Amino acid sequence: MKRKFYVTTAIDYVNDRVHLGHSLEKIQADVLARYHRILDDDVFFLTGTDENAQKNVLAAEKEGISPKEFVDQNANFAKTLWKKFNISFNYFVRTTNKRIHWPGVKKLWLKCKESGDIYKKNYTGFYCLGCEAFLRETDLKNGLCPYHLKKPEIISEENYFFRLSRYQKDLEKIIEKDEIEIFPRERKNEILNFVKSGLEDFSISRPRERMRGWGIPVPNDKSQIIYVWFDALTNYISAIGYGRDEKLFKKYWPADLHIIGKDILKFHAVYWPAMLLSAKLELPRKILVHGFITVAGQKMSKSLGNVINPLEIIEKYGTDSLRYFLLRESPPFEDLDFTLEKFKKRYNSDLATGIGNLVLRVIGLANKLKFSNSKPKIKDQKLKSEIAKTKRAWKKSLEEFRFNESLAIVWSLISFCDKFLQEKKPWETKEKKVVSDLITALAEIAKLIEPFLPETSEKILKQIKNKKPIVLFPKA
RNA sequence: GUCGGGGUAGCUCAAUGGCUAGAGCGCUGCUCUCAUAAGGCAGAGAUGUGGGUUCAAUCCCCACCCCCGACACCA
Repeated sequence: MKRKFYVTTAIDYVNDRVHLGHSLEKIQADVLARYHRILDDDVFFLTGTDENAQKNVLAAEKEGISPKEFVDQNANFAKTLWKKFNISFNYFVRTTNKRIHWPGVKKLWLKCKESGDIYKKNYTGFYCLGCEAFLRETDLKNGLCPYHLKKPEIISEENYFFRLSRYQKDLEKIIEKDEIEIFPRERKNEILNFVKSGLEDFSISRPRERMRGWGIPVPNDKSQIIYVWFDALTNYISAIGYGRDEKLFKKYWPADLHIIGKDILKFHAVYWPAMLLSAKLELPRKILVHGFITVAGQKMSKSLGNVINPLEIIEKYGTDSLRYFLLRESPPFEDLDFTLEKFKKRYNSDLATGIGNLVLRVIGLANKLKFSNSKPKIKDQKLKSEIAKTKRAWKKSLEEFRFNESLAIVWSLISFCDKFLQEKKPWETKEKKVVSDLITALAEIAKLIEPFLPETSEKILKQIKNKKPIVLFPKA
């Protein structure tokens, strides 16, 4: 029987259009999904959008359209963008999907309730109309909201709460013993300290009026809407059938890997496992926490006006170029700084005059020497062992999510091939076995880059077949 | 403020209590010519600051500076 591999990304908020910042984890997840497909695993790769937030209602109002129209627009934009990135997701979940997502949320709610972990409580807090959120007393500056400089209203409302406090000890053990393994390790320590500092119950519903009716109603209580985090986290099980297709659900759950940004670790490593424990469901196996994309050292933000539109870059340089940069430039756990200069440097040196030039050299030689079929077996022992070495290191780095290293490893094989060419001078000797070896090496390289640069991989394999040299990445 | 991570060549990353701290890109010189003036060879170039421990520290300790994150119900 095939091994299964279930990988998810966070689902994006649709109160605005997704941008370059959201693309990193989609690409990382895609690399792993493609890698596991190469290993012949039964892969399910999930991504999607989180659409039941109150902000959407407000943003839609501003644009003068219905919330439904509004979230449709942005969800479709996200889906289209990920397709442009060649993100090979198996399913795109939307939390407004009443047929796919809602039954799972309702079921999970009822299971948690059955376990006695959901109860009603009166909540009194400082509500800032500008923030549309409760503020803590410690957040206030001279009794005012620090952002809006207004006095918050004291609002008292009845909400449902989740008994998170009950799971503190369990969660400590689960994180400590790597029952959910968190990458990188610092993140594990960070969240472990948080859990150890004590867990309070958190509210998991909002009054219907405040949400203007947007969102998933609490089962058996129409006056309350399920809090968006409880709702959103459930996508990981609802999308694979929880609450509507138990067979499918059993096939893929638990998730082998959740890929998330560093800002939402708490929800994934604390709230989510607690909810699953309450519902007596298995826990995800691993969580990969990636960094953010900065622009010239600054956070990407609308107010700074430095938000990068990936479509422009894709159009000019190709999808694989952008994928390459984001995966190669820095370790996946760290913040990655984007500037067009850095991007171009990588593009020219690694893609245009790196892999692109090598492919052109080898295919060009094969073409000139009227070379027909390459032998799958490599004659040269040094080249052969170099390839074997590369494959081992490639696999190891991928298993540890060190994508930048995987690429560096493959690129050192590319460099080895350049040296090999220089040394053997097949354009002089007309030695066919050298060209044969190199073509075989090229085929190996194409396979190794497939998870990262699927388009380029395909193009190389095609050139190997038809021996027509084509420039892969024109120098910029 | 408390806690955690980081600060290594112009850039992106490695590494180690000890031979000359590695690699790629960029730069300089030489060179092959199959190739996108690409490839090869060679070279210059670095451990945030100030103390301390040690025969020896980039690595350990202390202080300081800078960056990132966490310190819960904003998603």
